[in-house]
Amino acid sequence: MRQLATIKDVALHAGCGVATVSRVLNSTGPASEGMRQRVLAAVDELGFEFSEVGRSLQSSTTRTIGCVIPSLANPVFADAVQGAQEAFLEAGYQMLLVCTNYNPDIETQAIRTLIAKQVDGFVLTVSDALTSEGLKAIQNREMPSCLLFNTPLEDQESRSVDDWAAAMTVADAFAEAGHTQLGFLALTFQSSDRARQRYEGFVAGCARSGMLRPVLLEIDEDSKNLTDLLGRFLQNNPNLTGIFASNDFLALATIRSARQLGLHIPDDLSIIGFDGIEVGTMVEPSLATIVTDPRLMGRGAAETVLSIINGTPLPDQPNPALSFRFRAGGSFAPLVAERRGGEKVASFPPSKDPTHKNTTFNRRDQNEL
Amino acid sequence: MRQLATIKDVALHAGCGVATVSRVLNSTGPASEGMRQRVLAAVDELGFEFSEVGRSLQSSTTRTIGCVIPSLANPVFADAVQGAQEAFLEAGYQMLLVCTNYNPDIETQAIRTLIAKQVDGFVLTVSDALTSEGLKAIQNREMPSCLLFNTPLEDQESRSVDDWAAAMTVADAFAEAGHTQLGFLALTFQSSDRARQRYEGFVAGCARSGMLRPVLLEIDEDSKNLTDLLGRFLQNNPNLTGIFASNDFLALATIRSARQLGLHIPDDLSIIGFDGIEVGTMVEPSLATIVTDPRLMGRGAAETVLSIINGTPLPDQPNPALSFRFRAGGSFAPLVAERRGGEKVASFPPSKDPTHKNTTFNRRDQNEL
DNA sequence: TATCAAAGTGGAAACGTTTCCACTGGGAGG
DNA sequence: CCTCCCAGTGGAAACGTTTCCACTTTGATA
Repeated sequence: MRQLATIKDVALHAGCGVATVSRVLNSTGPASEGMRQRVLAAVDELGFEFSEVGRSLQSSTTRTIGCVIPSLANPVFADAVQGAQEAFLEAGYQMLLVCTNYNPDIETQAIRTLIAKQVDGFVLTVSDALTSEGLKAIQNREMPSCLLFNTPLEDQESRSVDDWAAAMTVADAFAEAGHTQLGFLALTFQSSDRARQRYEGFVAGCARSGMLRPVLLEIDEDSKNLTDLLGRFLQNNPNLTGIFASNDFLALATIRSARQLGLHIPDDLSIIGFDGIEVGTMVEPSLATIVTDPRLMGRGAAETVLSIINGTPLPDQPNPALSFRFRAGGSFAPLVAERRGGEKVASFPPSKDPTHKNTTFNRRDQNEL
Repeated sequence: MRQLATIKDVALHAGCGVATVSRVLNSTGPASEGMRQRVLAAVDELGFEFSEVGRSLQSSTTRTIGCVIPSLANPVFADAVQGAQEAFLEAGYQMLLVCTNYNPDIETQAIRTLIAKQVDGFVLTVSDALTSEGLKAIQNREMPSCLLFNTPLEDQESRSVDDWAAAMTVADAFAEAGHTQLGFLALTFQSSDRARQRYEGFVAGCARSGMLRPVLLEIDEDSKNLTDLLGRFLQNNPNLTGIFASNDFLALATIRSARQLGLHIPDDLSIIGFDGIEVGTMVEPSLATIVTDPRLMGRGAAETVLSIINGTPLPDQPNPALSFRFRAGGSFAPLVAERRGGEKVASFPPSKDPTHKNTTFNRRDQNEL
């Protein structure tokens, strides 16, 4: 990769000083028409383009934003990043992206490097907003930043779904449908303050509605065999009638596992997810879930950072309580009246109640056709 | 955001020259133990960190890679980006990400800016590798680069799925199952050489197997109402028994639409997708598809670029013919023997064949329990 | 005709690094 | 005792910009 022409070469070629070239090209300061033409011609001939590095050194501004998120495999983040990147691109900024894989060490290191690269601001989802070393470093340097999806913090801009309230809404839905004992299923409980918020909101919601305290089922990244886990879980909690999964993928996987265990969704087990990814509407049964708009969140975070940079008034923070809505779906059903009469509702191994037997039969039936 | 200490401040604080500070901190060149300590102490006290901008200007290297892709909404790209970013991060590089939204103008502009920012290399998926202005600029400057998912090009590294061969495989599967008239469904046909490759491979495969030339159904970004479109399409092509969708989301959407039209999958219509996204295995019926490994692709592309930068021998290019495999699924079924006897197989409105009726009945049955 | 303002221009400093070179002092070898 | 080498150090140039300032020219005003 050969280094191309610099402003000096252009100046030499046009027979003028570098200052003149700079003025012409940036339209800052006067220049005679003849000179303009000569400079432009030289630029054209040499294929000159400014080096942003030199510019950045001079202006101590890079028109670059650091974006730190756990992963792109989760479409919530992918969408948020997309939204942020759109807003930034429109404003002439580009985005340095780092995925931390939920690893706080990578997070800290990445932020450090981004600071060294002198990004003009940050949009980030940290694993724990209260303890994040990286976030502290950003705040110490008073760099423009906006958190994304983290639980809001004092003296720190952020855009997020009100996980707590959303989980409350889920609890309400379950309660209204007559459920009384529920489970909460989370993947990365330890490394995600969001999952914790949802759990706590769910616990509070269940309590408020007079339901039993929901049981926590926590699975780690590796435990691929959700089916076994779910089986044991339902065995230990035979009266469970519904599960709130902390994200939609988990919810879909749970549906699949439940199916493998011979359970029928939603009759034997209701499932509600979180995020509202689009495939949830394409599957059968469709997924009941909390719908959010990650793209908008990302865009909002980006616009916030841009406002801080430009010193313009911050965009209105949309009411976090309205940042989600419940979407009904085939994976969630009211308990039917007769069941409420104290009869065992869901069980493991599969209950022998007529509904369930019937369902199982129908399924086998289909396969044998 | 206040500017923090520079190397000069450190030198002043430690009572030495800047050269010494640089030497100590980079462990390049000699330094007495006492001096080392003083410098380190000064660094600590001032919270000094190098400015990568100054460094870059000096070294004309930024340890930054430009990554240009159409969108993150498509998990294929999201995964690929994730894979690339992992490889780069391990090597101490960071990634400037731009999503072009399949817009060639944005693509060109973005690449121009990235060149100006002096990225050390590129990983990109352009809308058309043959005509891309941006790609030309990269090649002119002889910058390290690797295409991703684009059809391979002379004198240009690239990692991609052999779309043509994969589509051929799909055609073979259909042929083996007794299908004779098929459709090809694509979203962004115009702006994607990949979709075109798949179509051409599919056409060739169908021809080779003696099937009719597949019918092309092209939908644009806006035409949200796939159901109507599909309905009209099937009406115009009443003998169609299978559809090859150019990606899995489209395939899932098609299944949903078919369901809304009262068709039963796979009995009335077989569907095969492309990409092998994970949700495809979670849905019922599961999605037959071509499985690829975008993450690995991304990583491969990243490693290729790193090799070019470092002048090390390029990693083995995995055989593109092995970059995919067919995954069977419930959305794809052989035509049953009796049907081949000339009877109308799929039709619109819904056929009255026993399988379909029966299945429908079972489903309704379940809902009414 | 002398004065002045404004337009047009170039030199040079500054931004934060790295690195080449030159300088010092001291120890070893003649 | 002189020489030489080497470790340890600092000055300064270079990287590619922008911008301040000073200088020339021109045309207009007094």
